[in-house]
Order: sequence, then C-alpha cells, then structure tokens
Amino acid sequence: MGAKSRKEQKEQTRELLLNTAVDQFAANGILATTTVDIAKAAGVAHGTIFVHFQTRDDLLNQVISDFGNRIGEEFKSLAGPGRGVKEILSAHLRVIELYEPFYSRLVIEGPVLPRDARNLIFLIQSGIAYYLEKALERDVGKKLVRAVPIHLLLNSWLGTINYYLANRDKFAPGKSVIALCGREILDHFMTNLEPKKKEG
Amino acid sequence: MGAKSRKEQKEQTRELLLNTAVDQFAANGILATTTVDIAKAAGVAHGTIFVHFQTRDDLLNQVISDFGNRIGEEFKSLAGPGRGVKEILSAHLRVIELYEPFYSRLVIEGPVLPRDARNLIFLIQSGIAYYLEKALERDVGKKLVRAVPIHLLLNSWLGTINYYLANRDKFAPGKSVIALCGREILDHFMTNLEPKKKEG
DNA sequence: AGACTCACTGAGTAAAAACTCAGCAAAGGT
DNA sequence: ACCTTTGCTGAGTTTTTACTCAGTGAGTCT
Repeated sequence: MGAKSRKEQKEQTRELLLNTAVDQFAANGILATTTVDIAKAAGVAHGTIFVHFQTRDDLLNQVISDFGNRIGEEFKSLAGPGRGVKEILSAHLRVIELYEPFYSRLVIEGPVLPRDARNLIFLIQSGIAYYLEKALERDVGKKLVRAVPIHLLLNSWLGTINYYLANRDKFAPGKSVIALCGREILDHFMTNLEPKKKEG
Repeated sequence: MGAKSRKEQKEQTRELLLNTAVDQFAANGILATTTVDIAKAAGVAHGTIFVHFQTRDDLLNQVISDFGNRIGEEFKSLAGPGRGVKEILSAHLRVIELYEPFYSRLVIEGPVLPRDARNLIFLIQSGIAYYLEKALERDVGKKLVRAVPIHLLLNSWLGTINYYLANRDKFAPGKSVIALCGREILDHFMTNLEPKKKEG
C-alpha cells in the first residue's frame, strides 16, 4: 500500500473537484463555467469529472448542497435561540458576507438554474425564516418592535438583500456589498420596525 | 405594384418577429428560447431572423428596448407630476401588472443576459427613481411621510417587487403576483413610511 | 510475483444552437 | 416585355460543450 489508499485518493479528488467548482462558479459564474474549465483549474483530465459525478447538473447540485450545509451550520451557530430580530438579521448578513462571492452567484443565477438547484437554493434562503419568526414573536411580545406580518418582513428583507447582491457591481464594485451597505440596510429595517408611539 | 410594397412587407415581417419574440420569451424564458423557436412561431424561415437582425443578441436588445419605451410611456402617463409616494408606487405596480409575463422574465433572467441587455433593463427600472424622489420630497415636506433616504426606499421597493416577481410561481402559481400581493406590499411600505408620532 | 481492480486519461462522439449563403420568386423599374 | 433588386428560404456549416470509452499504470489481493 502506497502513500494514499484508493479510497482516500478518490475522496480527495472528489473534494478537489467540488472545491475547484465552487471557486470557478464564484469567479466566472455558474452558467459560464464549463466542465472543461473546472477540470483544467483542478489539474485533472476532463473525463475525471464524470468519474465522480454523473452529469454537470449532478456536480452543481452537490456543490450547492454542500454549500447550503456549511452556510446553514454557520447561521445556526450565530443565531442561537432567544435572539431578537436585529440579532437574527445581523447574523444573516454576517454569514452572507462570509460567503458572498458564491452566495451572490446563487442569487443572480439561481432563477435560471435547473429545478433541483433552484429548490436547494430556496431551502438555503428559508433557513432564516424559522429563526426570524421566533425572534419577531419575542420582540413583539416585549413591545420592542411593532407587529408586522412575518412574511412581509421576510420577503422584503430577502428581496432587498438579494437586490443589493445582484447589483453588487453597481453598489460596491470589487468589494463586499454587505460590508459596505449591510449596516445601513439593517438600520433602515429596524427603524421601519420601531413601535408607533401612542398619541397623547 | 402589388398589395404590399417591399418596404411595407419588410417592416411588417420585422414587427412580426419582434412581437413573436416577446411572446416566446415571456412564455418559455429568454435563455430557453432559440432563434428556431421564434422563426417557427412566427411562421417564417429560420434565416429570415438574420435578414432583419444581425445576431440573436441584437434581436433581444431591440425587444427589450421597444418594451422599455412602451412601459416607460405607460408609467409616465400614470405617474404625472405632483403625485404622492403612494400614487407613484401604485402606478408602478399597475404598469408591471400590465406587462407582468415579460417583465418578470427580465427580472429573473436579466442578471445573466449580455451587458447591453442588462443596461437596458437597468434603464427601465430606474424610470421610477426620478418620480419617486420628487414624490418623496413633496410628501416629506408636507409631513405626510417620515424622512427616509431615497435610495433605501427605492432599493428596498425594487428588491421586494423583484423578489415577488422572481418567485411568482411560489407566491401566485399561474396568476399575477402583483394582482395578488401588490396591494399588501404597498400598504406595508406605506405603513413603514408613516411619520413617528412625537412623544408626550 | 503474478493476476486483478480501479482511478484516471484524453481523444473522440453527439447534440444543440447560432449563423451563412446560393437560389428563388415576386416587386419595381425602364 | 425584360432586367434588376430584394425579401425570403432552408439546407448546410461552425462552434461549443456535455458526455463516452478503450487504454494505462499504480494500488491491492492471494
């Protein structure tokens, strides 16, 4: 037996392909990246891709799924129980910023990807929904924020964040939009949520 | 001279192609629609497309540009001068609803289209910016709404509307999302804009 | 050591889609 | 009436890209 057993070798190549694919997708776009590009960047033969993945779509789904797990874990560790709305939204921003290059590709190209991929992306995004709902209930109960339908808060939040990510080249060319505008967006949303003062 | 002069004939075919292209793009997606699809649907030979347009991208740009003009005119006629924020946003919704099938394709696929097309789409969307800014100044001056940075209002509005359009199959399968959710979104935004009552 | 297995190779295949162009038939000119 | 122009045709070309598969050599088993 040599330095690497076959199992190790295969697993290692698989991970290499997965990691290379994320980088290439993030750098050049998901649609624009070909299997040849990934193979070249990984330094393996084109055929090797299809030793590990049945189709290009299969590879893409694995990449998105892995990414979803990583980002989901990260979010959970930041958005523990008992947090308020502001902390949840803030955690959301931090996680996105951490993975912004690929995450924004998902936001931009997600809607035109195959169904499987789209569903995975939807799953990733809905990760925040549960935590936000709990936090909103809590804060409303404590009269820290005004009562707002959860779906309106969630959809306008996701919509706004996605809009900034999709137009990051206009809002923050070459930089992180979240780092640049995240705080401002968050403050705006929190101001919108301030309870209306009673008259008199 | 026959029933149709050559000029008339050519112009007519061109319009036919433009109209057929919009319909096909709206029905099946911009990326998914091939030049063969358009030719077939229009009942002309494949080559005819390239008699009228240099490239597929050229055709697409013409389609978007024409669409932008139409939608821009419509918006201007609804959002005349001296209107308030609510009226401007409401006019925006009405225009989008009128052209929802193709407009939502632009929102969904816009970010992955060629640069020219992207710039045209950005132009269409910024049509509302000027009117909204004026309306906001007016309403803030009259103390009808609280002072909010125009760019935050604009971006969260466009982001939210685009998010609903992009996920119309989830929010309103087979129907108009704007017809179904537009009012609710508008009310939510107007509530966010309500002036804070002074204490005591 | 010899037989066998398997990760990997890369030239080759197949399908899809944009774009071309020689030819045709009707319109337009003289 | 004859020639020219031109809008249109559609089979063919080119390009791109995902996917295949017979071959190779190193790892593994007995």
